[in-house]
Amino acid sequence: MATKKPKPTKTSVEAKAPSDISWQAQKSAMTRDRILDAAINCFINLGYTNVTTAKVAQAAGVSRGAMLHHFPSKTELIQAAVEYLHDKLIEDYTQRVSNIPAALQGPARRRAGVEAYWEHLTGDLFVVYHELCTASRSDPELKAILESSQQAFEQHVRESNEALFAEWKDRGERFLLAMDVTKFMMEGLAASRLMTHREERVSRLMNYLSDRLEEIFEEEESSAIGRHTKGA
Amino acid sequence: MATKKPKPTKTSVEAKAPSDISWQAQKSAMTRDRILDAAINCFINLGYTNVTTAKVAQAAGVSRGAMLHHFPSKTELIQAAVEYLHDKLIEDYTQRVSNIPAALQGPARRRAGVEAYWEHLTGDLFVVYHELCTASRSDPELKAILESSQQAFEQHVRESNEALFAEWKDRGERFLLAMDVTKFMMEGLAASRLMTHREERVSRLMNYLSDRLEEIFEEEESSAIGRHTKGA
DNA sequence: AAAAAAACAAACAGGACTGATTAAAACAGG
DNA sequence: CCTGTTTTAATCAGTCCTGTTTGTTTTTTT
Repeated sequence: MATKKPKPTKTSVEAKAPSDISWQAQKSAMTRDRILDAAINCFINLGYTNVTTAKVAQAAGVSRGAMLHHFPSKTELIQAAVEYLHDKLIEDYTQRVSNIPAALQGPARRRAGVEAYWEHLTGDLFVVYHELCTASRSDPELKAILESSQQAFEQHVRESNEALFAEWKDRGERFLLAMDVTKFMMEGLAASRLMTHREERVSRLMNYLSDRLEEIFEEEESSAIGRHTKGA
Repeated sequence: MATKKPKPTKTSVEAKAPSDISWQAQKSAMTRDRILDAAINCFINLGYTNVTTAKVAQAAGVSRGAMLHHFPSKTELIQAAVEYLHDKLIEDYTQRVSNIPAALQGPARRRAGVEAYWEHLTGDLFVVYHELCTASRSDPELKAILESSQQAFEQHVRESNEALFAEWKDRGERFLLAMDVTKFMMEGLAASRLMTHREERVSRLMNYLSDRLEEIFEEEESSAIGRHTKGA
């Protein structure tokens, strides 16, 4: 057929050469991807709770009937969109980490890793992910959707961090602690948009965090982790 | 009149002895308080986005018309409920801090303060507050409501912390850093319900945090704050 | 070329929600 | 007891949302 046939993305058509796939299947997969992209954009622009099937369809440039063909219920749309979001988050973090210059080594490299995570956390995708997690407290369907890929998600983050901080990955519990300290402090900070003197406080905490990370791995055993108080 | 007249709360009728206020005004104030209590309970039980005026009215045991009399729009109801929530949050934290035994001193006392904040953060009221803050990104009305009392809220938290850590309050930037490290790490942790090995990770981080707080105030100037890397 | 299947689109029905209106009950003051 | 005010309650209208049904167009299969 003489119409232009844009190549579908890998995520939508699996394990087949383009020439083996009918034009209809390609077109259908492209529609599906447009819908998922539109759903993510609606999460970002409207907030999760304001997203409706009509708005996603409009943003995707398809009719509601067409969208219902691909996702027979709103819940199935949300589920597919959340899985899609997970994929994009992983890709986003991996991309930011791979952008760190190979010439950077030692503390400068690790600081760049911390900053890459901060950029990741303050990006639209993670903001939306955080909103979904927050909304899931009172939305059992959403909670189940998020939980179903949470372990895979954490696994990938762990592997990325082990690659990024290769010199630290064999330090056992100390490594876990360092990753958690970074994660929770930065996620708490990123989530707190309503606060005074934000830039000053962000800068101070990023500096403090980088120093603590260096310390966690410099100190001897039962130092950063094991002791609870020093003699007064 | 011979009917039983329950005494209204101070929050609903201000600066007047009960005997100077008509029964009708007392009754109206009590209805208003019941509505606000019901709204907070709906935030907790249903999640902010699932709260409707019908549900709040039902939970309060009043009709929608009655509720509309007190709060002519849903926005006004939300605004009053958020201010009410702020008051309860302040009261909750103040109460938890005042429950710390006076006999506790030094690191044990400070550790108790950290744990009081953790209990505060994981309580229903703060969970709801966090959800409201998260939802406000895509809800300008809600954001304006929260911002209008954010400064007063932070002011009270700062005063509580200065009272709790009186021995540290004169340390300037170091004190601000310590409070922020505690706040953001714990808020990040409290907000992360979806994660594996939660209890183990919470325990480790709480211990680490207490140690860091002690360190921040023990080290000399340009130590915890100023340095970024140690000589490798 | 024709029939069948898939993708897409439009219309409809039912339910939920908010704000407004009207009515009833309770209260205050003379 | 009467009148006016306030509080409370019931009903209505309009809007929005989702899922279902029906119809149209495109593509695939025979």
